[in-house]
Amino acid sequence: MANIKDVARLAGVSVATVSRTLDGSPKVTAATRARVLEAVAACGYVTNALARNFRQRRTHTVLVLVPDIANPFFSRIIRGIERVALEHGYRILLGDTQYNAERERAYAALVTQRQADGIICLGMNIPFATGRSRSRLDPDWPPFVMACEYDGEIPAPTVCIDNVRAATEATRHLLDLGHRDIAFISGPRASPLCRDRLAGFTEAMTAAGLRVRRERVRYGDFSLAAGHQQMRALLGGARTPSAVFCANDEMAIGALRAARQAGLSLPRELSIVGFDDIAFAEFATPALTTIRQPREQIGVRSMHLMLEILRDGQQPGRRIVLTHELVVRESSVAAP
Amino acid sequence: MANIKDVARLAGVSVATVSRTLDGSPKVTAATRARVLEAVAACGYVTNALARNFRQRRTHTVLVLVPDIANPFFSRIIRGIERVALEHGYRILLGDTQYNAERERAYAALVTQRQADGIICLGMNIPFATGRSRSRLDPDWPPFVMACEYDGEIPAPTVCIDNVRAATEATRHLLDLGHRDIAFISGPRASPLCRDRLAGFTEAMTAAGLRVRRERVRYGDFSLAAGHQQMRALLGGARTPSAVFCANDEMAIGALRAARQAGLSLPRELSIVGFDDIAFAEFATPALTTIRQPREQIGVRSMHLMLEILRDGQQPGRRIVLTHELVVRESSVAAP
DNA sequence: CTGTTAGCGCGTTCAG
DNA sequence: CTGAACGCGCTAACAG
Repeated sequence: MANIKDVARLAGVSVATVSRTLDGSPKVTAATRARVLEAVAACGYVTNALARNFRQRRTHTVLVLVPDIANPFFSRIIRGIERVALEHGYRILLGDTQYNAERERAYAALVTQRQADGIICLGMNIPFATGRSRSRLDPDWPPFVMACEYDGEIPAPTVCIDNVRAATEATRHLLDLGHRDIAFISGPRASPLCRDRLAGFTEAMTAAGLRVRRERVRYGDFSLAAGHQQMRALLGGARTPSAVFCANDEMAIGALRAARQAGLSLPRELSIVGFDDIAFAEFATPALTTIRQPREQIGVRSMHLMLEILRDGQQPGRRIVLTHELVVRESSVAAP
Repeated sequence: MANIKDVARLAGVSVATVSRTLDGSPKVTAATRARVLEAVAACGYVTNALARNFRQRRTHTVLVLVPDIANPFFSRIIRGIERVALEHGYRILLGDTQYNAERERAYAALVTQRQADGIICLGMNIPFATGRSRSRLDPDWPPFVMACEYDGEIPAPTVCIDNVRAATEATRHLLDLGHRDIAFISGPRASPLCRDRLAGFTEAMTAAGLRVRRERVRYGDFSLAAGHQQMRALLGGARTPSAVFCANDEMAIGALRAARQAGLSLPRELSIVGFDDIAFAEFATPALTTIRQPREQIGVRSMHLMLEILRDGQQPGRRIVLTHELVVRESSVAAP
């Protein structure tokens, strides 16, 4: 494998000139540039990025922490991040944390080991926020951006939607259809995002003069199986709700199936609303009414924020709120 | 940020001793080892992996090329790869190629730039197999392993299932249920894996004394939308098939929806069989009959193969064939 | 505009 | 068992 010295020798110039040429420096004569490029082509030279990164103390790599790579909700966000990254000469390293704080920390170590320049976190934990370093913006933290989720205590740069408002709208949609007994299947209790959605749900119910009964709020882990399980629990009670609002589409699809298995005719006997608008939502039976998040944009804006931090060397405590949209399909109809 | 020199000074030893201690070398006195570790803790030293990789000319990173990160089929495979990688001190870099050869090449460049030690390719193109270097195992190629897909011309290490046999079984299942007019919705024409599935389909049909009519074979791109579209085309003809076999579950779910939209009663009027057994298959309505691939195992074996190549420095032309399984659910029933 | 020189932080000789 | 010295391939600073 040819190195920069070989090219220099072959082109009859110094290694510095080769480096400058490859860097696109304007102060290299067209003639010498041509000679260098010829030599590069002749020996098939490729810059050793490892050496360059070592020298520059930058990896041009951003670590993206994903709670669950199998959840299609995240894939479009990742694509948005990746697109912007590639456009700016960056790469992304994907870490599947499986909602596990330990794994999150293990991945975050890559930054302290200088294997990545910063972290974009799609999950709910901030990997290096432990003990006393919570509740303030620690200058020792590496560049990082939260996407979708956020931490109430820590003023970290964040890109998300207004979850309270979105949940309120979804709930109001069901109320407008005449539903009164509405259940909510939430994600993990610890998730701030889920608390917001629950808050929005409660707010809309209260505004309609209804109170949220304790057994109408259930918690899952965002999986198909969880939605199925929680729906079964709801159907096991004395009275069954006429509508269910789920904190994500996968749980909604799981709930859909449980309801059908229980013999309910959908959507007539039970309305369901999801959240996220993943591709499968449109292809469910009945097609799922849901809240669409601008997933690609969440990724794009997150990466732009990261680039900004990497450039300026400081974390703006900024929070970008993007707009969502209620997509009404077949799964929500007038109350029986 | 403390470096190895700081630790050496603090512990009153040389940098070599620090390096050896951290490496777990047996020839370091317990006493000095303790002093070193104390110093490491005192100044919060973390090895600069960038420098180490540069020095050792290895990145401990494997690039995984995924045709479509949004396709849930791949996520479990990735998880298998990742698990083995982490267990052996490796990391994976995920590249979403979007079935695009150009992007594939761009990612593959990371290896020539020494940013990754090898490539595991879940797609159908071999990124550095172009022109004359096809059809033989080029020694200049970096370590690489094909998973799921494979290239007939090139004897590359591969982990996959027997697609011909799996497709034969799926088709025979439908034949056994009394179906005679069966359609096949394939993936891209260029995909060897899809050709095998088509071959298996044809083989089973022929063995049953039926011939496959041209208009009964349709091509999609593995997406929900493609399955929907191809199913609509099938329903547009004079006669409609009584069963459809799809090359993956997403297209099967798309087909399911198209059939229902056309007013068919499922599964009574149309049986559907998918391929892969992604999580959504079980939650479709009706629940999808499909071929289960050992996805996690495909990942695990691929990474083991990669580790072997990395260790021995040579590509075994090996091909590992794992076993699949027909999972019968609700979507396939006796022909009307 | 180009060449020379000096490291980046680490692992690895080779002496002692 | 430990230390001193060197070099990996590259870029940045400074001369010329």
